[in-house]
Amino acid sequence: MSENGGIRVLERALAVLDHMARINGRTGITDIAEGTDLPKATVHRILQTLGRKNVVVQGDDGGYSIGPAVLFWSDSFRARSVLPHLAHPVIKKLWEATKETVHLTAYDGDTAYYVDKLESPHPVGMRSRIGAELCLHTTAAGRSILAEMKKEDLDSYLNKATFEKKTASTIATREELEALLDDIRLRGYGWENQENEEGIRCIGSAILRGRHRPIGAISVSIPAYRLDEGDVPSLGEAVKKAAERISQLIDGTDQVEGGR
Amino acid sequence: MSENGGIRVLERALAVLDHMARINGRTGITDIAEGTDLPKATVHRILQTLGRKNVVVQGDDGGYSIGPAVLFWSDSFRARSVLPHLAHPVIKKLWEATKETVHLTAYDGDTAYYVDKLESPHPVGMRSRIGAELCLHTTAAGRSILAEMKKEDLDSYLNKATFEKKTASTIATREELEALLDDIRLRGYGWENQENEEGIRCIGSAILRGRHRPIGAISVSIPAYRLDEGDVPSLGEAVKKAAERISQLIDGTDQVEGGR
DNA sequence: TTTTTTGTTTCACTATACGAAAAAAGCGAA
DNA sequence: TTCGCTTTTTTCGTATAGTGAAACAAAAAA
Repeated sequence: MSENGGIRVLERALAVLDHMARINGRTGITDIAEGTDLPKATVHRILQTLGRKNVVVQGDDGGYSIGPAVLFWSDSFRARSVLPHLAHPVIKKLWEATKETVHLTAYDGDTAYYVDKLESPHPVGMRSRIGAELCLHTTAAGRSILAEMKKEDLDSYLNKATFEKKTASTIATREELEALLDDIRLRGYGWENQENEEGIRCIGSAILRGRHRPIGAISVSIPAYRLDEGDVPSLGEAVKKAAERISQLIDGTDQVEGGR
Repeated sequence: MSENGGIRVLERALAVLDHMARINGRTGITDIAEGTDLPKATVHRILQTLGRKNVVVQGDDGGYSIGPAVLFWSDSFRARSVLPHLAHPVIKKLWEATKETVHLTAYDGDTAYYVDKLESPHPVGMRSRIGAELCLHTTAAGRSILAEMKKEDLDSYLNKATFEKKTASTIATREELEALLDDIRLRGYGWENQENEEGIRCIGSAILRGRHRPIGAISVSIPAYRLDEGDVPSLGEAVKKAAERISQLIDGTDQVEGGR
């Protein structure tokens, strides 16, 4: 057992996989070793083991990348995720209406991550990854989730959160955030003003499974140059309405898991 | 190192994940321990470690299931897979034309696995899982891939293959299979006649990246009661044409990886 | 061709992963 | 609510499995 109480070599293997997924392409043992701070021989051994089960594959050029075995696992995860299925038609409509990148975020009471997206046909848009975790207090989707949480859950989150500058616009204190969350509660949608990525603004609204039970969010991301300040309220309303629609669909099933 | 030369605990963790993905739902430590033949304490320890990274999650009822972290890995794998993107419009057309379940199979020179599917709107259809491996010599898609391989690759595969009855209709000898592959080469598509699943027939045709370079296959699965024997040739032609179309798209990119 | 870099193998060492057994928790029936 | 059974979690002594420095091999760059 490692210091944190987990199986050390397993944690190391997971770190290797995460690094490779982040790279999102072919890479070599030396790069992985540097990215994970592990000895090359250890990385090599982990890759050999993962390679036997197609969790990683080695290309003709010797480079390693994530392999097909993970598809089977993710298919299992997806099969249990009702939210993306229910939400997809709504997301599609919002995408058609906005012609911007639309994301669906799931929140399980602990972690929020992107589970679906429809990308803007514009050449310039927000980069994101399905499965990537998002920071609750710096993203529009995350903020809308925070705004809908129970007070004790929000306090618990805020007590753990670290506030640091990511761009010139990042909100940096707990007080600023709490004021913002009050505002979000009034409007029904949250926003993000170039705080995670220069040039990108987002508007997001939480999907609920009952009062104070956020299970995700829907958001629209737009390059700042394409968003007129005067358009924010109507866009916010559209996002809010989409989230409400999905929340209604969720109510109809009463089977989605999430929240605490 | 284990007997096979891999990291034992890592292999055990992968076995746990595969078992859970196969179960495709919530399950407990005792079930996983039985399904993987590992001691319960070992399973518990593996799950604790995987749980810390959201690779598995524990529900309110204490049951364990695959968690969201695998989405990030599979997003990386998918981003590198050009075939599903290129093939999707073609698959959709075939699906619209047949109204039956259409699968896209990828083949990397070693393993074939489902990477996309569009399911039949009929209530009765073939069950399959994205990411699941398929047996090359017992499936229509697999056979069409075998038929297009280089002779030495086919021999290598056949030397390793085990022939065993899965249903009453399973082809059980190497000779039978080789004769069948000759026929498939003439027609351009392979078929499967209730050999994997009673009541399910499939027709499949290989997608090529050049002569003797199969990189996947497209297939249509139909409950036997819905397939008239006289319809097989026209359906086979449609599947073959779809595969040819995808092969052309692949030629246009010259970037897809696969084959040896 | 030579040098540098990356990937692979070896092997002595020790701490990490182990699993039987005990303890705790959960569940269902009476 | 109590009790018996089942499942999950924890404990802890131990040995073997995972380790990484170093050597070697292969590949890439100069």
